[in-house]
Order: sequence, then structure tokens, then C-alpha cells
Amino acid sequence: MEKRESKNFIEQIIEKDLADGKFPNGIITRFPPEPNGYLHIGHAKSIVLNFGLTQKYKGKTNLRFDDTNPDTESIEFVESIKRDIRWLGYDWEDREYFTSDYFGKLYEFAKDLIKRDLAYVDDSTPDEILAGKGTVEVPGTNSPFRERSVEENLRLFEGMKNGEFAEGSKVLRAKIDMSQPNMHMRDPVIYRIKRMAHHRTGNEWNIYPMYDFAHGQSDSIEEITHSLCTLEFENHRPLYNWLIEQLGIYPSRQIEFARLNLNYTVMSKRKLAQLVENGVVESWSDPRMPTISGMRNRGYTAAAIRNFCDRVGIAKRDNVIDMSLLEFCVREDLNKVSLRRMAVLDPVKLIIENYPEDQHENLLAENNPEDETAGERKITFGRELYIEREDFMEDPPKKFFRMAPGRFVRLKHAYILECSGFKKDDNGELIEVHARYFPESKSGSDTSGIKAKGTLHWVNAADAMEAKVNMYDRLFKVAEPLADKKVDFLDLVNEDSLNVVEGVKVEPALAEAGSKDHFQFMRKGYFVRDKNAASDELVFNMTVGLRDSWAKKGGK
RNA sequence: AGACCCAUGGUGUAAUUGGUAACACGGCAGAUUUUGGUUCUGUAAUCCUAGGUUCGAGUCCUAGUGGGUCUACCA
Repeated sequence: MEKRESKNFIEQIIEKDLADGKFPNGIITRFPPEPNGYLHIGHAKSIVLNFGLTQKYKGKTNLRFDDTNPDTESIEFVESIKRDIRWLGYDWEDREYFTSDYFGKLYEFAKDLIKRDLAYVDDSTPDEILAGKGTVEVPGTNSPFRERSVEENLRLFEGMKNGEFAEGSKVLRAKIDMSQPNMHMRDPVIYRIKRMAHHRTGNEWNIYPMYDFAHGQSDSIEEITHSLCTLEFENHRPLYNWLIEQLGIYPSRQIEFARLNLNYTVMSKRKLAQLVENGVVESWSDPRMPTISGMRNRGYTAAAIRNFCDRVGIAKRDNVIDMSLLEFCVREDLNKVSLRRMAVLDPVKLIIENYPEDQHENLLAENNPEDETAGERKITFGRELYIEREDFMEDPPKKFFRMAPGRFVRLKHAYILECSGFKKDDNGELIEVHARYFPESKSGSDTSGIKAKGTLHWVNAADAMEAKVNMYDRLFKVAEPLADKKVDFLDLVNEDSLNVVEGVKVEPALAEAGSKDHFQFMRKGYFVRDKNAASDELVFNMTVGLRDSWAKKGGK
């Protein structure tokens, strides 16, 4: 179990810090979502990383909502984020923070900067500020407002806070160096005027800090030891460090790692929002979405997701993870915990000619061969059953181990059959398969000596229940929908990502399925009851199909 | 093209920190199997290029090449 000795680069940093005695009281990490959307599997990677680290080493992980932009943030997202983190299995105890709780402190930090002539109020328009920044090759130019006196800056900044100026008319900028090659150091804007109610502070503030002026200081206030973020913030690190240094506050350390990308999907909140807005999917929690809530509705387990996040590793290299790894993790977990059931997705009647019409019998079926404690259930058997249409072939290849005239096959948990014929309608459509059964071949007490290569799942027509099944396929037709910048990723969605199958026949035990139970429809895949469907309706979502080496070989 | 970052099988991640490449997924082949599932066994496939340092380089240095990020009053 403790086979994985290898450590990722962040663990190596932490172990060195610990060995150097830098953090005798333990380490502190944080997960800092902005409450403006739902969490996706990429966030899960960060959650598992941050909480995982402080579980492994002595430490704590804070949950901090980075709520500095009232435009897009809301309490609804705060709630969904907390629900998802808890579901994933992590507990931030009482360490739930909001950047907005620090608005007062941040304001004081800003004043401190002004007093030391390290920040100034700029009346330039956004366009003028942009022009002044220069380009990556050309240094920027100083703002005409750069040399205002400390007193004037203090007065104006207070005016901004008090709502004396129009939105957009002034900003507070750090006074650093307009000729730095790093654009973030060219006098970055650190405060802007926004006359807007905030979901937590209401109308208390007319100014809001920018990310760069909020995140690092919040880390510092909470004495975060290791502030882990994704690669695109690498260029922000000099500013992060500069502010901490100038302010003389707790020196949190920012470390960047590569974000998670999954093929056949997209991972940015903005892009996911577009899928919702354009009706490609039903909601953020649609089972096809790579969101935590979508995956939950799909039937993915928290354990599978945690395991997946563990396996993808942490490094600084851009990466695109194969969906097959995620699916492997899901199957691995579900194989152990899911209850086996029989469901026929595309039913065709099977008539056992030598089975008496008025006869019925009860059979016992194990719930999970991987778990003896899962017990057994009763299923019924009779003359008329349903089997899968694709499990019959009139003229099959030799390696087809299923139903075909003259061939032997076992019905799972029941008898061996010999196919004796079939019936088609006028259109040539198969409507009935006929067979004869061998009474002495009963499952568990087989004395027939007959060998059947294949085993089929089935449902007794007498007590089969009707169900609907949502089958899912990848969301996009191509592995990397964003790879070609000239192509709109919305044009690459797979319009067959959802396939609703009606008229599915399932065994009666499924009627009591709860939405948290995971089922394996034998020989088909893993399914979970759709919790959004009407309670009197049996609807199942396909979590993931079983591996199918027969189909992979093209059925030959 | 300025700064910063990155480069190991198909995909990811490792390599006791300088001692000639491993693990997982995926692929292929086989065994087992009352799920063509699970399990098990085997197999193919990798250090971006060129120099340099060194007895020895995936690891260090230089150059090149390729990729990523950055010029929001978003985070």
C-alpha cells in the first residue's frame, strides 16, 4: 500500500522546509475559490492537493472565498462550493474565511503603501492606463498622476472609499516601475471604485481590491505557509512577494503547479458557463459536465475522484489527462461497491418452449461477487423473458458466444438454454427468440454436463419493470476542443452526448433504488438513479460502461 | 519578438538528487471466469536537438528548437 515513495516537487519543498524547522507549528494551505461558478474536476485536483498535504504533514487547510468582485459573485455559489467540498470528503472545520472579511485590513494596507509613497491615485481612463503600460517589448510610461503628494493621495483614496467619485473615474495603483519586463510590475491597479452591493458586505464599500492586492495579503493574514496556485499566476509572484515585503507582513510563499486538463471536455468556468447558456447541457450539474456536481449526478464517487486526482500527479508541465484514467478510477471503485442487477436495455422476447406456461420459480442471485457481505436477492424466472437484442444473431461468427440457432448459452443465475429458433415480423425485425432449457443445469446445482461459452443477462417478462436510461457519451467530438483557436469550441460539441433509452426492462429489485445506490447492470455498465426524475418514474443515468473487449474487437 | 516557466513511452507521473530508465492508465497477446466484467501473466513502446563538464549525464552548464503564460478597473 505504501508503495508510492516518490514525492512531487511541492512535497519535496515542504519536507525541506520542515527539515529546516521553518514551521514548528505545522503548515497551513488554503483552497481559495471565487464564488462565481460551480467547482469542476480541476478544482478537485487543487482541493485534494491542499487538503491532502495537510493531512499528510501536520497542518490545516483553510477554505477562503475570494470574493472581491461583487459583479459576478453570489451566495448561491458559496453554498454549492461548500456542498461539493464536503461531498468530496474534506472538512475545513471552523476555518471558513472570506476575503471580504479583510476589506478593512486591506484598506489599511493600501493606506500604508500610500504613506510610504508606494501607491497613488490615478485619474487616467482605462484606455490611458492600458496605453501607458507599453508592450512586452516596449517599456511603459509614467502616469501624469504618478507624482501626486502623499497627502493628496490619502485624501483622494479616502474619497474613493466614501463614494465621492464616480465608478471608473479613479483607481489606486502601486508605484513600482513602468519599465519592468514583467507587466504585472508596471504600476498595477490595486483598488477600483465599484458602487455595487456585495453579497456579504452590502453597501459598506465603494471600492474593492484587485486580486493581486487581496490574495497575497489574505494568505499573509491567515499565515498560509504554502499558497498553491496554478501556472498562470507565475508572473504574479514577483508582485505577490513585493507587496508582502513592502508591507512587512507574514511571508506566505506562492508555489505554482500545472492545472488539470481532461480530453474531450473543457475546464474553464467561462467555457462551462457557455455550455449552460447555449443549452448544450441542462445545467452546471448536468451529468455530462466535468463539474463536481455533474459527476455526482452521473454516479461518480468521491473516492474515485480523489483517487484520480492522486494519480494524475502534481508537476509544472502542461498536461492533458486521458478520460480513460478517470473512467478507470470510477470503475475500480464501483466494481467494489455497486450492487449487481439485471436490466435489458434493448429488449426482445425470449420464449422457453419447454418451460411450462404456468410455472414460476424464485432464484437467488448474489448482489456483488466482489463483496460477500453484500448478500443476495431474489429474482423470478418463467417461460417468457427479455434478453438483449444484440445478444442474438441469426448467422453469427464462430466466436459469438451468445444466442444463435443451435447454440448453447447460460442465463445468469438460471439455466442453460439451447436456441431453437426465432420469429421475425413482416419487416424482417426480430420479435422473438425461442429456446429450450435444461432443467438439470440450474445455476448452483448444475449436473447437466453441458458447456456454455457465454452467459446472458435477462429479465422475467412477468414482473419486469419499465425504466428509462440516460446514456452518456463524451461532450466533444475532438480530444482537445480548444486546440484550434480559429474554431469555436461550441461547434465541436458531440450532439449525441445524451441518448435517452426508453422501454428498458429491469428486475423488480431496482424499484427501490435510492439515488445514492450504485448499480452495475450486468454486462452493461454502472448506473445510478436519476435524482431529478419524478419519484414514480424509474430513470437511471449511466455512470460509465463496463470495459467491453468484445465490442472493442469489433465483435469478431 | 521582452520576461518568466516547461520539455522522459500513446497519456500522465517517477528515478535513492551524477551511477545508463520505473509505476499507472491505454494498446497487444494469453490464462481464469456462470458478467466478453473482475483477477492474473506476458509483451511492445520513452530521456527534444547539438555541444560541453565528468570515469560516468534523464539529472549539471551553454546554445538551439518546440510549447505555455503575461500588456482586464476579472480571478
